[in-house]
Amino acid sequence: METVVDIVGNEEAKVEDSIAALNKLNPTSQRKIADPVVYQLVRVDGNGRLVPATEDEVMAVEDLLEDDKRENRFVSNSGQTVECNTNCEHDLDELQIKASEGLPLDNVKLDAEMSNVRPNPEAEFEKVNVQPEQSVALLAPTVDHGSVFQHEGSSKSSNELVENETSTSAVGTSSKPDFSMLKGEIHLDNLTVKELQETFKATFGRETSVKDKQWLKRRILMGLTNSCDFSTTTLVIKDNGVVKKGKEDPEVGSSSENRESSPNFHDKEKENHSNASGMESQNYLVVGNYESENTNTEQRATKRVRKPTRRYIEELSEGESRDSCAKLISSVGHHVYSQPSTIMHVTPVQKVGLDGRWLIRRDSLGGSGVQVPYVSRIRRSRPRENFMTLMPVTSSDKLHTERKVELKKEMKNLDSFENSDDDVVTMPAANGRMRRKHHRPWTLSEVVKLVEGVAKYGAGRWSEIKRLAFASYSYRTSVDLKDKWRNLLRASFAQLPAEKGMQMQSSRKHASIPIPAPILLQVRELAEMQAQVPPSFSASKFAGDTGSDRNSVHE
DNA sequence: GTTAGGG
DNA sequence: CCCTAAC
Repeated sequence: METVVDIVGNEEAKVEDSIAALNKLNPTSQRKIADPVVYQLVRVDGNGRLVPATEDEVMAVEDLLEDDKRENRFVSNSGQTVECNTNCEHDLDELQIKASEGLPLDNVKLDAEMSNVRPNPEAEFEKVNVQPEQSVALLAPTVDHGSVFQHEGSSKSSNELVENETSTSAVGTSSKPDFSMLKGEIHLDNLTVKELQETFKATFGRETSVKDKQWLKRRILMGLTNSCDFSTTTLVIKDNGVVKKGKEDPEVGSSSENRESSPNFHDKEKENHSNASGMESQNYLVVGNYESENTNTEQRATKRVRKPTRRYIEELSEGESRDSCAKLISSVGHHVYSQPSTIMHVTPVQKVGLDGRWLIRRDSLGGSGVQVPYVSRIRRSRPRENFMTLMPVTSSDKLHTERKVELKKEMKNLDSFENSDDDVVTMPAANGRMRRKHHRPWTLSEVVKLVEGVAKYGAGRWSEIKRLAFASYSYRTSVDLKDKWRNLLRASFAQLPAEKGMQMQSSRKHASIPIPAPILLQVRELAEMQAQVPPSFSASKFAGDTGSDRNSVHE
């Protein structure tokens, strides 16, 4: 029986302390939980920060726990057969099912743990801020909503459930759902706290002492509709079924009030939730494409998943669990980079007239989805570093814009840098050893050339590429090219699906221009940037470079 | 002289 | 980027 506290940010130390402390208190409570996750009731403020729960909130939770205790007592006494109720493990089962249905693993795991935890007579916190759907299962395990609100042709088991309920109705006077009192229309907004509590009881079959109207309404709504659509607080109960009433009723107090607090609470849940589990971000990745820019769609906050915050992204990148992170990224990568063939086609074509546009014009390459870019903080602290490798591939979102700005700066710098050289950066020869002789950031044009070169001559023909494509870049040796290419590959999470592996290994490595799409995407990004950079850059550079290969070669 | 890879 | 081993 561990006390369930909660993770606040990544204060792992604290967490560990907590665990240690708990173990001291309950030496026998080690349990089978491999890596105990500890919770503390928190909420997320507008800035996405975690804030310790207020007393009230804690109270609400404790109340809830009391309910659970009561419930458990009842259960054990009555031998109630309602699923999930007689035995906590049923909860586990249910959760496992959920897991197999694709719910974020972490969450499931957490929930599973929670359901494993027996209510502690002593003060105990439980995590309330879970996703609504799961909250229902967690906080009101008494009811199998799907079964209780069965419609006509329900499954056998459902019927059994109901039968059980009726048969045991004599036992529990008040501890089971009683929908008889939920007939007709219910205007949650019009109900008093007490009435809400009644409704709650009718819904979940247990009493609650929570007095928070919002909370009650939410729980009830979730419980009855089995969804987290709070857009309406008016329900119609018909034949054991719940029908949500038209949302649009602009009843002053109701919808507006709902609106106001709804996003709050809900977002809190969401954010906290996602903070707690990295896996959640996968939802973001898939769902949260740039369409979310639409203010309209944002209204349906319940269905739209918010784009992860920058901070979240960073934390994720930095992530403790490199594994899941990597997986996540790469899997996304595959998704996004999934048009290599298209890209490849175009690449090798522009033989001479490389003006950088062939990269720019490509819409198809454009934002095909939002990804959580891998932004390393470490990297960020070194803005001058070759940013190519840092280029997260992303589409139009704030991040994108921000990066654009950054890149623009880069471009300018590089521009002047490149133009003003000849004498390289002969790094301050410092004392004895000069740390990086010529440290030359790769410019867009160079990268483009490289990519092109590889496209034309094949990876590995570095000297050739050097000679033909980098004739005017005396400072780039064939080795440099090779290194750069390698870096590009790495930076692009080179492990493209099977495709690449196949090509690289089976077929001729040099002939088939195996340019990893990610690289092209990166280049494209740069090209986009470049397109918005003062013409001095693009024009001069591209015009000058491409024309002829064997230009002046000052070697 | 080139390439491939490790540092 | 640098250095080297291995072509």
